[in-house]
Amino acid sequence: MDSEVARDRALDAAEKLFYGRGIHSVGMDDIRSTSGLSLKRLYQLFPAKEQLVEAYLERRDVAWRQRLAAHVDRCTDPRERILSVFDWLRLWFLEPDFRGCAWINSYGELGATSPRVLAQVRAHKQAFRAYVAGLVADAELPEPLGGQLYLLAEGAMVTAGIEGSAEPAVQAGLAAGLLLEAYR
Amino acid sequence: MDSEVARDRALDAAEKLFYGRGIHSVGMDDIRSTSGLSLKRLYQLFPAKEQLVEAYLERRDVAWRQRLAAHVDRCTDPRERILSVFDWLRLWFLEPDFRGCAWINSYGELGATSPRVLAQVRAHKQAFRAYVAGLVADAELPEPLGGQLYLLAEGAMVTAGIEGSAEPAVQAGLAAGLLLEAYR
DNA sequence: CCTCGGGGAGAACCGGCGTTCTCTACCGTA
DNA sequence: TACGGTAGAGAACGCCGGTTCTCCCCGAGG
Repeated sequence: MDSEVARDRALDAAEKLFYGRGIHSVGMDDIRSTSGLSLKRLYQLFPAKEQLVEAYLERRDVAWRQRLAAHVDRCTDPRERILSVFDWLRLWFLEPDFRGCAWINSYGELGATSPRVLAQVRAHKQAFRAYVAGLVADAELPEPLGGQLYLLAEGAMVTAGIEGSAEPAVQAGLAAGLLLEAYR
Repeated sequence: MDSEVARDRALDAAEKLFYGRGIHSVGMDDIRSTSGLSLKRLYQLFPAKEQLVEAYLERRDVAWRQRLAAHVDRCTDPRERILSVFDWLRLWFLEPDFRGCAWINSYGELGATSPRVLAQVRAHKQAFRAYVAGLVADAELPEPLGGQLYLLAEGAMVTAGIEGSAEPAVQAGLAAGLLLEAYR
């Protein structure tokens, strides 16, 4: 089997299991049986579990931000683009296997013990915040709004995960609309 | 030694270690050496680690909400009381051992595997949200504002933990002020 | 046909940790 | 002094899970 394909299968299994059940509750044997790869192959691709974890977070980071951007790009009006972020959050929250933000969860699990995971969490969040700030700048709105909308989005993610509901995205979207008005 | 005192020492150690390093990275031996209790005594008080975790979250829940309420009660004006929530968050974030919200972190670590911890996280967050909603009702402001302020606070907690900064409390407080104006 | 390298299956190893057990010291009491 | 009960220190046990090793098959090349 091609090495690329094997890597994808390993990462598919890792994403499904790590995101769904948490990282430390998933063993390499679980990754093996879900991916269909042998342990030997797995350890050829990722010499240790931590590297599999890092690769999982990295691949998901790229995919997550691409999906968000693709949704936002369906709008052209700068204000609509801002509000469509919360629209997309709602769609994400509604996915059946949604279980909160993978990076916030990883921070809770490994933030205190794995500097590399902590760095990835920070990088992901900074990228998201920069993206929101870019949308705000495109709409020629004042800069502090970016951070405030970012906090609303983070609060919605955390709450949607804990409560298992998509409602926080709606609430956050309403608040975002009010803030846009306030800064008009 | 009095059983009450021993229980307090165990919970002091549990809180310091579980909150500071995460739950699964702390062993019962760490609890023993930090608390100064013998393993035998520890297991008399808490028959299993999970019960120590639950007691830790429960005690911290009571203390956290008391501290918040005590700060808010220093104001009488209903609007100031609302904004003082974010004021208190900033003070909390500035504490030297601050490492994010204990319940959000616990959700990341155990939310998928421990129904009892998940229930405690939900109960704590519901209590906090109800508290904020009560402040909003006291100020005779419309009900949706409560959920929006709650999301801002959650976003600030998560971001302050990940970034290691108290700034999110200020940003969230500014956004809260704008929302108060918007609903005036 | 023989050989040899790579890969798969799963056992084996080993350290960590939750939990229990053993041994000993100590203290109050007859 | 003898004794029973309690508590502490820490070894022991058992399981789990990350990592490595063994054994076997198979396919390519001579």
